Amino acid sequence: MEKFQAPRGTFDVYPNAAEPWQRSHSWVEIEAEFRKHVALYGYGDIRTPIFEETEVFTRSAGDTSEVVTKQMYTFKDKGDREMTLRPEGTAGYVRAVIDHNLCPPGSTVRLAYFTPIFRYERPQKFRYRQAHQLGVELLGSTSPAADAEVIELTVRFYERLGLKGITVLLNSIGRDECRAAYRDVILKKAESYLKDQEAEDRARMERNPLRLLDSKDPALQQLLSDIPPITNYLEETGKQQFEEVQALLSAAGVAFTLAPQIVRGLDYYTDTVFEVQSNQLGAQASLCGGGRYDDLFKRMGGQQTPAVGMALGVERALGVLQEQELLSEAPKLDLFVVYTEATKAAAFLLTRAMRAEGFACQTDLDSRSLRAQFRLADKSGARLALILGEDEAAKGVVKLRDLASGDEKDVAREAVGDAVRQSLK
RNA sequence: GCGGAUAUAGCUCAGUGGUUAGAGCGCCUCGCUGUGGCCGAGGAGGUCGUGGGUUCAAUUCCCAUUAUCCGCCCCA
Repeated sequence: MEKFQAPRGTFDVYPNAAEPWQRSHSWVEIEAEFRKHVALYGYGDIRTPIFEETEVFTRSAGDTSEVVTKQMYTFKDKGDREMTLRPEGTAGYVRAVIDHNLCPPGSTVRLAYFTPIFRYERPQKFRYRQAHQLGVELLGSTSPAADAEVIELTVRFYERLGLKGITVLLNSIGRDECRAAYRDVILKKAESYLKDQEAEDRARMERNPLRLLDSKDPALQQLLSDIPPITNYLEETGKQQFEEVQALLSAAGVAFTLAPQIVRGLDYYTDTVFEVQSNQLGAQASLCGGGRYDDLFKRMGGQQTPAVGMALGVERALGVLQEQELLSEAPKLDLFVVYTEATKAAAFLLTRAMRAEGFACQTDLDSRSLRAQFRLADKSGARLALILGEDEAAKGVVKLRDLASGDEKDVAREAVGDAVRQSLK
C-alpha cells in the first residue's frame, strides 16, 4: 500500500525531528517567547477563522500583488461560497476589527497573533505552502511613535531570541498623490525594459511600478540606478513623519538602513514600510515585513482607521536560529521512577505523587527489566531516578539516585518530595 | 510558472546489469538473575520513491510521474 506523506510544501512538527527547527519544543518555545514579549507592550491575542470570503483578501491585498493573483488556496464551499485560506493575517484581523467595532475613533488597539498562512507556490527551503507568521497590529494612531513601537518590538523580539546578524531596512512609500507622481518617473525610466516583457508581466508591472524597484534583474537595476528615492517625492507631512520615525528609532537605539527599494508585496501599505533581512537563508533573506496601512480599513468598508503592523516568518526565524546553533534542547524530565514487578502499583502511585508536587516525572509502562528501565531513565535526560523495589518497599523508603554522579541514598516515603527538591537545586 | 540536481534502513550516506544490498548513528536483546552512560556479542528493520519500457536478468540503463533540495520569480 502506498504510504501517505505531508502534502507538497508542508512539513510535520514533532519531537526529535531530524531538523532541529522542526522539533515541537522549538515551536512551543518561540510562541511562548512571543506571547511573553508582546505582553510587555500590552498586546492582546486575536484569533480569527483560518478561511475568509475570498474578497476579504482580494480587496485588501490588492489585485496587483502576486500573492492574491496567483497564490491563494481558494475553494467553493458546499453553499457555493468563494472561500480562501488566509494567505496573510492582516486582512482577516481588519475584517474582525470592523465587524466588532473594536477600534472606535479616538481609541488605540494592540493585537498580536500567531497563525498558519497558505500560499500556493513552488516550495523551497523556508518557503512553504503552509507557513506560519506571528505578528502584531497597532490600530488607531497616526503617530510616528506607533511605527517606531512596532519596529522596535520586532527588533527586540529577535534580540530576545538571541538571533544575530539581522538588518532592518526602512522606507516610506508615501500616499496616493506622491506615489502617482513617482510612478510616472519609474515608468519613463523603465520604458525600454517594459517593452520587452511578456504582456501579462508588463501589465502587472505597469499597475504597480514600485515593484520594479526591488527587481533583481541587472538590466532593470541599471536603468533605475540613478532614479531619486521615493522619499524625495513625499509631501511635507509625510516627510516629517518619516523623519520622526527615524529619530525615534535612533533614540531607542534601533539600528536601521534606509532602503528605497523596499516597497512590499501587498498593496495596502502607505508611508512607512520595513523589512528585516538576514543573509543566512540563501534566497529566503526576508525574515519579517511590515508597515503602515492607513487606508485599508476604509477599503474594507470600515471607518478611516490608521494602523501599522508587522508579520514575522516563524520558519525563517527558527531557520536562522538553527544556523546560529541557538535552538535549545527539548525540556528534560526531573525524575524517572524505577520499579520491580511486585512494586509496580506503588511506583505508579509514587509517580503520580511526584507530578502532584510539580516534578516532571515518568515511569516505564511495560515492566521492563531494571536495566532497560535505567536506560529509559538515561535517555529521558532525567536528573534523578527514584527506585522503588521490593527492598525499598519493605523498608518504607525510596532510593534516590543522582543519574549524573551515581550517588544513591534512601529517603523515607514521606520525605521524598523535599529530598527531590533539594537534589534538583 | 521556468531552469538544474537528487531519491537506497528511523537518520546520514556507500554500492552494483547477475544468488542472501551494505556502513555509521539510532532501536531491541544479552554479557550484568536490582542499576543507565563506556565496552563487547547478537538481533530487528529495505517491494533500493512510484509506474512503465529495454534486457535471459533492472536497485543499477531509458521514459514518465511524485517528492525533496538549489536558482529564477514571489515573499515570511
